[in-house]
Amino acid sequence: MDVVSPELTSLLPDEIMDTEAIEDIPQSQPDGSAVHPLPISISSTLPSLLTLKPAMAASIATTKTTDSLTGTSFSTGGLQRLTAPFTISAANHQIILNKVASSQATEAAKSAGISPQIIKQEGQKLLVTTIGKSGQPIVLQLPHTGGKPGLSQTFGDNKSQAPQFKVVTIGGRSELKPVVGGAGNQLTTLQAQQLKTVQIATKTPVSSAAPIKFIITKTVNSKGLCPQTSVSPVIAGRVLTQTSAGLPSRTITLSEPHNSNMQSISGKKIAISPLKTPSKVTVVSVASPTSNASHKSLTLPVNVALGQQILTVQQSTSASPVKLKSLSNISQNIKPMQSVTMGGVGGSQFKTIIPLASQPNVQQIQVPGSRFHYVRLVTATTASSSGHLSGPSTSSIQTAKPMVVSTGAVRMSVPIVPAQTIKQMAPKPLTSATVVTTTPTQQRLIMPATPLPQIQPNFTNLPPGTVLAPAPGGGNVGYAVVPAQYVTQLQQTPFVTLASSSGFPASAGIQTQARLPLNGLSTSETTSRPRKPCNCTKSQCLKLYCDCFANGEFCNNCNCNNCFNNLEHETERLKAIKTCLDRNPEAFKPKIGKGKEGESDRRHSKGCNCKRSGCLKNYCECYEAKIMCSSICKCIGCKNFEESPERKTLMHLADAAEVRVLQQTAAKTKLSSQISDLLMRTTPVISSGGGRLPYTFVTKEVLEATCECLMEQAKKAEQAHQPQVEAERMILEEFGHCLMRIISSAGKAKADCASINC
DNA sequence: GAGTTTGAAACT
DNA sequence: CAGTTTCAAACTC
Repeated sequence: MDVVSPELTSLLPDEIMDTEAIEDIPQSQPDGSAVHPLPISISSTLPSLLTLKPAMAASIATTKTTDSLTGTSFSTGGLQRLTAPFTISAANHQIILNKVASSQATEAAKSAGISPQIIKQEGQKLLVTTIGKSGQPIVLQLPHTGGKPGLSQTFGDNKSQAPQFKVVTIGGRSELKPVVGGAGNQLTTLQAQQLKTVQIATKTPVSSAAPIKFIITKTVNSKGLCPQTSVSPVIAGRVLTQTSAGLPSRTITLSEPHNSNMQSISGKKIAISPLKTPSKVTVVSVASPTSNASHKSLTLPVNVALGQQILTVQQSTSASPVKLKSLSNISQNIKPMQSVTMGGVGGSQFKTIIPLASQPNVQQIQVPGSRFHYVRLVTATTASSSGHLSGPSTSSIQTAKPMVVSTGAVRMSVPIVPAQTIKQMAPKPLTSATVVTTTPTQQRLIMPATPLPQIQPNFTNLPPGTVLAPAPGGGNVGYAVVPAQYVTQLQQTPFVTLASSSGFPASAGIQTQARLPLNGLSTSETTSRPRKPCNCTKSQCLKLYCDCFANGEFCNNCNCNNCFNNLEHETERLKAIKTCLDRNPEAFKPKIGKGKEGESDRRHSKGCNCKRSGCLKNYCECYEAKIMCSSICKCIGCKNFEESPERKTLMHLADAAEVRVLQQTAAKTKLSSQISDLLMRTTPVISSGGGRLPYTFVTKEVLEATCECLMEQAKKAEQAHQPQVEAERMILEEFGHCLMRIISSAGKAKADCASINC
């Protein structure tokens, strides 16, 4: 079976994801008759549903398996259970992994003199430990599809070998725990079987509440085929174009090798240091092969439709042999890989790299020659398509299994990590890329464990929004480095498939996507907006006058005119960024140094220059930041110091005002709650009883009766020749009696109703 | 909401 | 580096 059709192959992105982490699973089910879905357990940290759907459409067994998988339930608490054919759909955080078998690719690989590495569907089991949580593994178990003639014939290794398991650990821990109770019987079996582990190191655990993060490992094509693979220096704001096929690949590695043996790789990585503290970084993880000889990395497809977030990546080992060799129809399509190492070298700001795919729906697995399996992210809609396959693996009898990871509308949350966290993390000699997640829901920082001096400087000042443009004519894939927040914006927007056939326009597509919410004025967006909208009119939002720009963010929901602070004007924006950085390399770094928590050593990096405000108005950056002026300030008439009575007064007033606001807010909330509660109580009564409040009893008949009573009283008064005043009194008295009777009747009816309902 | 004040950023 | 201009936010009315 062809893993990837030629057409699809042609569409493959330059970056090829290594699927090796998932591969190497000899067929364990000799009989293979029983095709049943294998459970895939995913740690609770992933709220999203994962559906594993084998891409082998040709296989009946597979199809059955898929069907059987339908309705797979996922437990939110512990391991989530998934079925095997993998389909990780992007939409709604669903990840669809399409597993594809590629005998053809394998043959091609063989012809290329490369030992094919195939992931077998039969008995394949992929163990993925919890992302960020060591104790909660993600177990992916592929269906036992043994007995597939195609595979067996092709590879001839599917005999009775026990299935191999690959454990992918996402987390910073070096120790792997093969896992796992709660996975069911299959897990038990699993333990007895061979395990292959790939570890994706993450620094901090991801909270369970965090949105699904897709960690993609990407091979760094540092060796073999592209020996000259050198990362060209990246200049802030520079647009990097991908090299065309056949040219040395350029790698952007987001991760760092876990294995010590892989340390050499670091030199070939480009580190992107964070610009700003508040910024977030998305991405990256690192898969590090456990074995020295064969490096197996799981690579996520770079070619992802907009809106799909790729969090990462990985690198292959340095010593690995040539990866790309001519694989018949595949090799030609193999494109140089580009990877970026997102490194947090003391940088405070992190960026998110979003792969830009011009063809979001393309599902393909491209397995370039060697030992790596490449996975490509595609939209869920094409999940059924088969991918291609694999490269020779170092391990002996390994069957290459083409994997297609489709991420239809997958959106990944953008982690936001405080700069301090990053700083703390950076020094640590992590074996692989470090992923830091401070807050469960949003913040995650992934950074390389080791600094990459040669490259980092280039990215140190690289502001968010930097776009790595796709190679001309090459893959339509590009990377856009954007502020995490921007990514968040993307997440908040409804997924829109970007039809970007041309290379760079993809960025515009992103922008389009980002702007959708603007017009739509989504509530979530407005509420989540971290800062006030700017009102720039003359600066085009490309100068530091603009808060958005100064904070490395794109304008969104702003009131600015002629705004260029968006991806549609990426060129201008990058140019402006560069200009700012030329003027002041620290331009995009936070002005307020942040001391440790609880400490008061926060101070303005440059100090203020206030002359007339006494540094007690928000004109003063120090005061605005709620910090006191320091010795570096050049202000005149400063009153913003500790003992300043004016300051204390202001602070008290401010506190009082704040308290008032809080009280008012609380009062409103309480009132609102009470109203809601009242409505909740009354509504059922009305709905159930047709209205049992007293006023509901004032029906036409009641009114007529009441009026008759009143008229009767009037007549009595008239007959008794009572004065008008007395007549009015009698009538009013009678009216009061009528009301009392009505109310009494209503009360009885209500009580009766209540008793009945009970 | 319009106009004024202010100080950072940009420019010379 | 200092002085001036530009700019957008903060502020006032």
